[in-house]
Amino acid sequence: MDWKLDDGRPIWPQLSQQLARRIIAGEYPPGSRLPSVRELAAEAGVNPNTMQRALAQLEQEGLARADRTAGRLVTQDTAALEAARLREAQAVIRSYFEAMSALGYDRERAVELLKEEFQ
Amino acid sequence: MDWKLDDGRPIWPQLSQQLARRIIAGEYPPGSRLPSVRELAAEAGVNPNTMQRALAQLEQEGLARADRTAGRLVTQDTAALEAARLREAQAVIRSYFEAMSALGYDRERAVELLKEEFQ
Amino acid sequence: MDWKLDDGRPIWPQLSQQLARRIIAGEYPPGSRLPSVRELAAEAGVNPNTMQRALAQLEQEGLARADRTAGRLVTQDTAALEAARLREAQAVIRSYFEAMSALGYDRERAVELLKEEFQ
Amino acid sequence: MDWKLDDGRPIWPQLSQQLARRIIAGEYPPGSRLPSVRELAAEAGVNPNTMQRALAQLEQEGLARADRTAGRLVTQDTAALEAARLREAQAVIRSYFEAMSALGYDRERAVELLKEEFQ
DNA sequence: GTGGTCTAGACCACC
DNA sequence: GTGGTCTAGACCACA
Repeated sequence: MDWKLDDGRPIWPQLSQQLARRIIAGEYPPGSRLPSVRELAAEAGVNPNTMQRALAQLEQEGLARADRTAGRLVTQDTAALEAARLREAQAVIRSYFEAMSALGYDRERAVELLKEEFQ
Repeated sequence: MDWKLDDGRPIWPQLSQQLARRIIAGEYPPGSRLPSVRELAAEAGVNPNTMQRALAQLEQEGLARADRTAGRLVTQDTAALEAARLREAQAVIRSYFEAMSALGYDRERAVELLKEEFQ
Repeated sequence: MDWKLDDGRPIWPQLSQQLARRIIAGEYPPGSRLPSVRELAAEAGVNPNTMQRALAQLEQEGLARADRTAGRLVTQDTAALEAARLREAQAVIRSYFEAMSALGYDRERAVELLKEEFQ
Repeated sequence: MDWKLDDGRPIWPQLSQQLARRIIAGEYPPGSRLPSVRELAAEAGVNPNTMQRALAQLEQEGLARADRTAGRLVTQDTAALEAARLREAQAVIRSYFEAMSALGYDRERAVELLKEEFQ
């Protein structure tokens, strides 16, 4: 498990986003128990407080919920999972348009090129 | 000017790619003189030898050519520039499909979502 | 059993009010023996004199009566209990209107909102 | 300006709620500048970090927004203000029902008593 | 100066 | 052990 950090944004949203993607990808399946705050923090090499914040964000997005004693469980709410998947997809799409724009392609051309590549 | 490095690949192709994107974006205009190897190396914080390899790659792609006295000049060959732009665009497209695949969307769905977002 | 103290008023009416609410709630049933002044004072962390005043107030309200030998007994006078219940209820109602007023709702609107929430 | 703290809940939601009520009550009018994090923290006698958290919550509720350099401004979005007012009102209503329940009145009777007191 | 982030470390409730 | 809160203090970007 590796953590890609530091793209200029604060660390905690990056951590939160990566956790979200892992959950969406099924790496942490619905209903499963997430590693503890301290474990995740040690793994990512950040302060437990920072990881705590990332997990709070995850919770607020409805992707996980804390059981004071049992650790943190991934939600089984498929609607919440689907919403998160869409949210992440839109982030990917946005960065796609940005990258293509840097290469001199407007949004319309960016869509066309993708369609060509697909066929 | 900042350099984003280390995504797992060797450093010199990354340098080469970023230089290519700057040329494509017009940051280094056709016919203009590139900074010296030493300058670029210092700026990127890498060994001049590494930067040399990156520039050689650039030359090999037809984006620049060495001039014994004037240093290294950006090509004025618009066809070569266009080819490079397309090459980079395809790399962007590939990583788009990969990112969407990680979120559970196949290529068809990935294209559809992009089109929706575009409209 | 915990004691919520210090809302600005003197301590003894607060103690008295909480004892009254316990009696009304049936926590100290009619006819039962109240804990001794010393016990109650120790539990609440106040001076026995202060608790004494609270209990005197309780007696004055007809909720308890001192028995030379048996300590202090909760009244069995249901009318007195009912009167006390109503008195406390009116205090709750008053603070409800005050809180809603602070939020910008007049008494009429405060009643309406409560009815809506009830349904 | 006084701060009522410690009802068992964490401090930061209490701070956040009191700030919200002040905004709703017009004590901090729409568009006005809130005191700085450090000022508010000193005033409330808490760590700036804790107050920061309370303010972040306020922001997330749409009641304020941060201007990195200009401080924090109360929203002018009347819809957000109205939503917050309703949220707070429901909290007041809930605690009303709880208090009446402790006195032995069910929700229906609690509504009736309020209506009687109103007339 | 402002808001915001991050770390370090202590402490609590829960079971 | 778990999640969560709070403090203390450093640091950054912005203007």
